[in-house]
Amino acid sequence: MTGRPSEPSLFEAEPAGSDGEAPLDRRVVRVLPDEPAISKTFDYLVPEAFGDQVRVGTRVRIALGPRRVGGWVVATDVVAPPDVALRPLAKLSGLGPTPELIELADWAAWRWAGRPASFLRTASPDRVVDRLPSPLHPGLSDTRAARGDRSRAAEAEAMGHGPRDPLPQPADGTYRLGDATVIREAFAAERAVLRLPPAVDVAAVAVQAASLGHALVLCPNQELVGTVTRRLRQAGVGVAVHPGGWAQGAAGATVVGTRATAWAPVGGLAAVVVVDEHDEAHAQERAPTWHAREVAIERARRAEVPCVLVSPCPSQEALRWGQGRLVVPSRSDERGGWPIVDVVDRRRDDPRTGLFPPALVKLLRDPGRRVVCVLNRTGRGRLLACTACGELARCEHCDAAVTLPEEGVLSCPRCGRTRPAVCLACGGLRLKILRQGVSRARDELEALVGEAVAEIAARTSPASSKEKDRTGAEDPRRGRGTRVVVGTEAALHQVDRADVVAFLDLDQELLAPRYRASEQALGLLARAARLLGGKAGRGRLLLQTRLPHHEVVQAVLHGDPARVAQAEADRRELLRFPPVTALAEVSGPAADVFVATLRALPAGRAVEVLGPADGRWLVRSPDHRILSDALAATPRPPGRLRVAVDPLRV
DNA sequence: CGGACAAGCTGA
DNA sequence: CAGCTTGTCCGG
Repeated sequence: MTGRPSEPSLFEAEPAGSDGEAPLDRRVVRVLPDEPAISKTFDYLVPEAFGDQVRVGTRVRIALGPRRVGGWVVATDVVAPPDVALRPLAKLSGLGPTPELIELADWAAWRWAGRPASFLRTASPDRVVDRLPSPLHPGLSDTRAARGDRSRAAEAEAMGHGPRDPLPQPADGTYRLGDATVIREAFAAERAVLRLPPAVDVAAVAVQAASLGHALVLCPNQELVGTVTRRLRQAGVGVAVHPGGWAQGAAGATVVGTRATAWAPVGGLAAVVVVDEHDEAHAQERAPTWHAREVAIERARRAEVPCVLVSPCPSQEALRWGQGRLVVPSRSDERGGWPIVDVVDRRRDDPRTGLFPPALVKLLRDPGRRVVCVLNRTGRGRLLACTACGELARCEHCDAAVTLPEEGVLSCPRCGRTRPAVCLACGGLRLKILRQGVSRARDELEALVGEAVAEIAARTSPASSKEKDRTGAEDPRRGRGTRVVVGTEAALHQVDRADVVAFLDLDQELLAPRYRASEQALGLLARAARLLGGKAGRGRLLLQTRLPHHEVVQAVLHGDPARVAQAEADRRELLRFPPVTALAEVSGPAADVFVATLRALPAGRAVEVLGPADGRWLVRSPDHRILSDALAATPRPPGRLRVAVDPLRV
C-alpha cells in the first residue's frame, strides 16, 4: 500500500559543489509553477535582497515566458544546466509547504496519477504567511492547570477515568465506555485501527493523541471538527483549526480539520488520527482522487509517529493496513454503543403496503418521537407505468426508464432529456409510480401522520444554491421545525438528533451494484446510529428489508461490525477487488488511446485492463506500486482524460 | 497556461 | 502567395 516512485523524483537536485565547480557567487533554486498544465520545473537566480528567506517550500512568483506565475521552490542549491540563461525570482510570496510536504506531494502525484502542483496548492496557506507565530503548548499542559479543575475533569472523563456511571447516558447524550483503556492502548504501537461504536465520543481519541504532543486530527466533516476542537480545548490542548490556523499549525499546535488538513503543516508532529476513516468524505471526488486516510498513513510513516484510524466500521483498507492491530472495546461496551435495531422483515408483506407498513406507522404516530425516514431516491418517482395501457415510461431517445423529478415532467437519467408526462404508447396522461422517491414519500407521510413533514435532499450544485439565495428561498436545513422528516441520506447529515431513524428501503443500499455496497450501507447505518445514541437511550433504528439475514443487518443488530468485515474480506479476495488489488478508472474522450498504450506495457509492468463499459475502463494491478508505475509510464494523449485511482463507485 | 511558430487549407 | 486556422512545442 505504501510505496515510492520508482522513477527518480522530479525534485531531486544535485547539491551544488558536489562535483567541484559550484558558482559561489550566485544561488539558484528550482521552482515548480503553480499552473495545472505545467509539470516541469524551472531554475531561477535568487536575488541578493531575498537574503536567506528562500527555502524549499517558499511561495514565489516567477517570470515564465511572457507572463508571471506563482510557484513553489522545490529545491535549493541547484546546479543549473550550463546552457540556459537564468532569470531572477520575481517576488517572494510568503511561506509554503514544508520540505516533507513537498516530498509527500511528489509521492501523492505518483500514487494518484495527478500533478504535484494540485497537492502543493492544498498544502499551501490560503493567504500570504510571512512569519510563524510561537508554537502552542503541546498536549495537556499548564494552561489546563490555570483553567482549574473543570478541564481536569473533562480530561479524565475523556480518558475514560471519569466517574463510573453505569450505562445510562450522560446528560450530553454521549455514551461512555465502561473501560476506555482501549483508547490509550491504540497509541501504544506505530499503527492501530480503533473500532469504537457510533455513540462513543471520538474526541476522546484526539485528546489521547494530543497527550503525545502536537497531533494531526482528520475529520470527515465540519461538525466533527467543531466537536473535536471543543473537547481538545476543554482538555487544555492548544488547537489550530485548518485552514485558518495554517500558520499556527506550522509553528506547532494540534491541528484539526477536514480532508485537506491531511496537507497541513504540523510543527513537531507526534501523532496522526483519522476520525471515521471509513467515511467517503475523506476521499476527493475530483481527480486526483486522493484519500486523506492514505495520505495520513504515509505521512505518519515518514515522520515515524503513531497513526490511529478510528471508525465504528473500519474499512477493508484500514484493516489490511492495520495488519491485525485492531483495537476493540469489550463486546458489551461495543454492543452498548449501537442503538436498538428493529428489523422489519418485508418478505411476506403485501407489495401494495408500499413503504409504510403498520409497524412503521405506529412509530410515526407516536407524538413524542422525532423521526427521520431515509429513502435514497430523489424526486417523486424513479419508475413509472401508464395507468391506461401499463406500458413503462421510457426515454424516447435512449429507451432508459425515465424518472419523475417533479409533477408533470419526465426526465431521463441517462441522456438528461426531459418531456411532458405523457405515455408514448397510448397518449395516456396518468402515470402510476411503481418505485417512489422522497417527494412522493413525503406526501404520503403527511397523509399518514396528519402533520407537516419536511423533505431533505442534498444541497445541489453551488449554482442552484446561489439561485436559492437570490430568490430568497427557505433555509435548506428544513426539518428543524417538524417532528417527522424524510430525505435521502443527506437527511442524516443535516439532522443532529432523532429518536427513530427508519430506512424505508434498505435493500436498495444492500443490493446496490457497487463493490463497496455493504461497507457503504454499514457506514450509512453507523451515521444514523450517531443520531440515536446507544442502547441505553430510547433511540431506535428501524430497517425495512427483505434481506433480514444480510450481514449488514446482522452487524448492526448485534453491534458487531466484524460480521461485515469478514464477509467483505472473503468477497474482495474472491472478486479481486481492492484492497486485495489496486484499481483505477480511466474515462474521457482520450481514454481509448491512453488505455491502448497501457495494454501494450511489457510483461514486467503489465496491468489488467477491463472494459470499456459506459466509456470507462478499469485498470487493475496486484498492488499500487505496479498500478501507479504503469500510469506514470504511460504518456497522456492530447484531449480530456480522467484517471481515478481507487474509485469508490465501481 | 499562453505565446511563438510551423504546417496545412482557401481563395483569387 | 497572403491570410487565416490548427497543432505542437516551450518556458529557466
